[in-house]
Amino acid sequence: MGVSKTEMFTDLQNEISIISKAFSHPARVTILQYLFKIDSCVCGDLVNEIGLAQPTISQHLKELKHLGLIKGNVEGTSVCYCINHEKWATMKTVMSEFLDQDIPKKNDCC
Amino acid sequence: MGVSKTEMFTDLQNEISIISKAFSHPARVTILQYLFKIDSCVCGDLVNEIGLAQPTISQHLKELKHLGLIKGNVEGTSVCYCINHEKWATMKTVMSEFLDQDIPKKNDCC
DNA sequence: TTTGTTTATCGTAATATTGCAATATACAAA
DNA sequence: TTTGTATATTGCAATATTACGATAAACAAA
Repeated sequence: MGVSKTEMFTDLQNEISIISKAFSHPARVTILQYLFKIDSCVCGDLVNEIGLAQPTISQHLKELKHLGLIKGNVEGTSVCYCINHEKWATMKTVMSEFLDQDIPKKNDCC
Repeated sequence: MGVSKTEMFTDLQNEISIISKAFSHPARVTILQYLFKIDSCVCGDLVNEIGLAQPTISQHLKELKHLGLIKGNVEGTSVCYCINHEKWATMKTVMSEFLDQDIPKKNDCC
């Protein structure tokens, strides 16, 4: 029915999937990479950097902001976005633990 | 229009998003965790482990297999699935590089 | 061959995501 | 106040994802 049955999974399993969903669109990956590259804040030139329309970029920014990975700061008419380094660090811990579960490798029947 | 404009992004940006999409559903996260936990192969008991219907699990397995993260081996009437450790390792490299881009942290206006 | 077991596929319904034109909002400058 | 600029929101269309019943396919055992 198109609905994820979140209640049958653990909080961690849901958290991993929510974080991953944020990275599951190349525009959001590109936004994050650009924010890291610029290092300081960036305003509306994401629209020029990426070839998508302004409302589309705004929507992607909203999702990243809602998840807490970026912060927005109003400066006059423009809005300055930058990475939320604290949130990024905690997110990285969660994802790294998930990615690093492949240490033993005992049996392999395939 | 619901279509990701993949052609305007780099191969790496698209690769990160494709990998992340595989992890963007808690059922697939759970399947992978279970395969790691069991370590050796597993057959149809994923349906019992997770509370989803058999066709749904089969569909999630198909996506993970298509991406190459798991391998399937037919054994009589059942199919034995297990982690593709080589593919997992290369995937981890790509994702780790993306997650580890937050080293400097010079300016922060937000 | 028939029967039971396991997994895959098909078809379809419900919902989510993506994209953008149009418009609204907020504010600086004239 | 008016005008221009930057960003957010609304509304809608196109497409993708998720879920599962029904069914098919593959095979082992009787």
